[in-house]
Amino acid sequence: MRYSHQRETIKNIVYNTNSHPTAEWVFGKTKKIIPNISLGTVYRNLKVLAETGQVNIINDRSVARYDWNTDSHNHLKCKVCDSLIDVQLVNDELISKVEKKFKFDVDDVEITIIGTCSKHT
Amino acid sequence: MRYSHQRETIKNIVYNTNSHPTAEWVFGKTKKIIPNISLGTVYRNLKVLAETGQVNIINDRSVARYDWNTDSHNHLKCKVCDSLIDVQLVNDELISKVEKKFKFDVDDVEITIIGTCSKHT
DNA sequence: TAGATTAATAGGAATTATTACTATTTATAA
DNA sequence: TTATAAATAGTAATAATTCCTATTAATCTA
Repeated sequence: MRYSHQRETIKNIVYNTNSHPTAEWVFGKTKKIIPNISLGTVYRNLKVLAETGQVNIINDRSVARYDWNTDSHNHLKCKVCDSLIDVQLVNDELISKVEKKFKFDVDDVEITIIGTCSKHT
Repeated sequence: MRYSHQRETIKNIVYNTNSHPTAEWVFGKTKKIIPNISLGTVYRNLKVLAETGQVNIINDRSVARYDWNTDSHNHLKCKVCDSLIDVQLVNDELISKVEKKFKFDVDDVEITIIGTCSKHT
């Protein structure tokens, strides 16, 4: 894969936020640096960054959100402010339980806990 | 809410499969009984059935899938045959842990375990 | 250092899943 | 039995994403 200014910029933008942004949000931020960037370029590069393990994709209902944190982790989703909060829950015991009980070969565990975050109580 | 033949048919179709069907699949099945049913009717009714607690919505990447099983449960998703398998994992301890540790008021826990089911090993 | 090569881009069209709109139909209450 | 309004069919609109293609630009080679 050869260098591209666009990809580098997109990666930096994702790496400098904890907001788990959508492609549209990344597109808006990137446009301030590269005004004529196209949305397709943002999508394509987010995809290759994901494929090369440089960013994580989070499927949030009908939209994809992107995360610089590629370690296995989980999310708390606040239904009031729509924010995603990174958390680390015990997955290992869950994985071994599922592998044994259901003879299911686990690749990945996606846990999203929906509720109200501490800002709104 | 008043009776409708369409809604009743759609509900029966969802209640008679374990395949966690999409709206499109339900539409195809319903058309065999009510040939001129429209896709919008299927979507609208699946939505009201969900709102009235008669079916469950599962967000599977970019598509919604529907489940007659409205009890809180989780899914194993096989990446080979794309099937969803219902499982019951221990959520209660997870919920109380999250509520305490992150001061997060939990409404719902969505767990999807991605991997390969026993059919393919 | 200047082409030659081809990966990556911009811009727009196409696709997919879903919702919105509206004239018509139909369940049901009086 | 008719009046009412909820539900439908059919279609247009929307949102998120991918695809297409002529052009641009990164990098390799002479």
